[in-house]
Amino acid sequence: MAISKKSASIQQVEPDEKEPTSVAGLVLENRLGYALRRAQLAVFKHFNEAMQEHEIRPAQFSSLVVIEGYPGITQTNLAKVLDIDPPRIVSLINNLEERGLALRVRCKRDKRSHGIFLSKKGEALTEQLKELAEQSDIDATQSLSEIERRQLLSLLVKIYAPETSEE
Amino acid sequence: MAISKKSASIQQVEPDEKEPTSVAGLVLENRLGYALRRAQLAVFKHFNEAMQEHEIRPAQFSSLVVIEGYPGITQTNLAKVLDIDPPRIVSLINNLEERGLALRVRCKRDKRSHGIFLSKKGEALTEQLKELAEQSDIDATQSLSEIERRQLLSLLVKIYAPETSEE
DNA sequence: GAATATAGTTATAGTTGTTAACTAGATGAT
DNA sequence: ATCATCTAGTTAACAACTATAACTATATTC
Repeated sequence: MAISKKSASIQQVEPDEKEPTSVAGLVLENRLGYALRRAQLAVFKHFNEAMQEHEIRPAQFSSLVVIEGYPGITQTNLAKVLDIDPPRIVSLINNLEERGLALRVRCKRDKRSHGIFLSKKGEALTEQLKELAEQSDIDATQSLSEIERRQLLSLLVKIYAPETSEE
Repeated sequence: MAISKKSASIQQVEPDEKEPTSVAGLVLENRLGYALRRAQLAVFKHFNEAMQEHEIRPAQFSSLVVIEGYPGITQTNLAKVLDIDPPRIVSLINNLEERGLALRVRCKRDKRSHGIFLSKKGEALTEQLKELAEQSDIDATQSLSEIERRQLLSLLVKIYAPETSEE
């Protein structure tokens, strides 16, 4: 195999003395996709730690919040709102139902579909989780001011839901 | 199970007439973690489409860029820079090596470690991919101005690498 | 040279995301 | 009506990613 001129004919080599430990200075640092991924992982790490004692995963949290906001929402609509595939919803709701946080109610008009509701327990937990989530966001973004945090949020919404951010 | 007063004693129910299709108006819209995830998925979708013909996945792209920037970097250091676990590096480099894009060179001073280099082919491809990636970022963020894009990038770097963004 | 540490690797399992196909019920046409 | 078609939810199979433990070969330290 032809190798780069920078190392041509080298068979054994010294390790890079610089011991790089970050992507600083590389093109990667200017790629939005990469930065989004790294930032998302960092923020989720905090989130998961905060939710650990309640055994709530990110997708479960967002489901709870959407069900709370739209009681009786169908699974199909929940999938649309969260932009995840219908099969994912099934195990998500199964889990919430098994834990007594949510329940399916068969819709009498269209017996194929189910309205999803929170139980009392689910509502109480969701209130608690929303506060934990807000605090987790702040903890994970200590290096940002409150203004920067709002700026960031608004830029992100423009990316994933450009329609709803026009006004 | 006790269910919320909003739906108490309802056994069969009408589907929500509003047919919600977004998280607009919910607390979720104000959660950084959620917004980051949604934005990241949207941007990666574009990225994957752009890279499809080259069969390059996000982690492969970032590996190529780091190796290009630090020729001879060891696998351990590559793992540190990308913040992924060492076992992930193995299959990543195996794949790049099988495709003739990169190669391992045993380090003579420490025969446990390998310096990773790009082949000529790998260098040429990486140049091409960097341009594709830049264009993909722009395509995925059509709703942002160039200034907003730079703002966003700088905010994200502050989150995932707060040290390197001080100046 | 014996104990300890490190680079890379292998194996494994848990989690997630994706797709295809199935069932039950709804809708629409003739 | 009845037949074909569509939709909601589900199941199952599978690919991708992440995390962990354990193994090997070398290096380092005492």
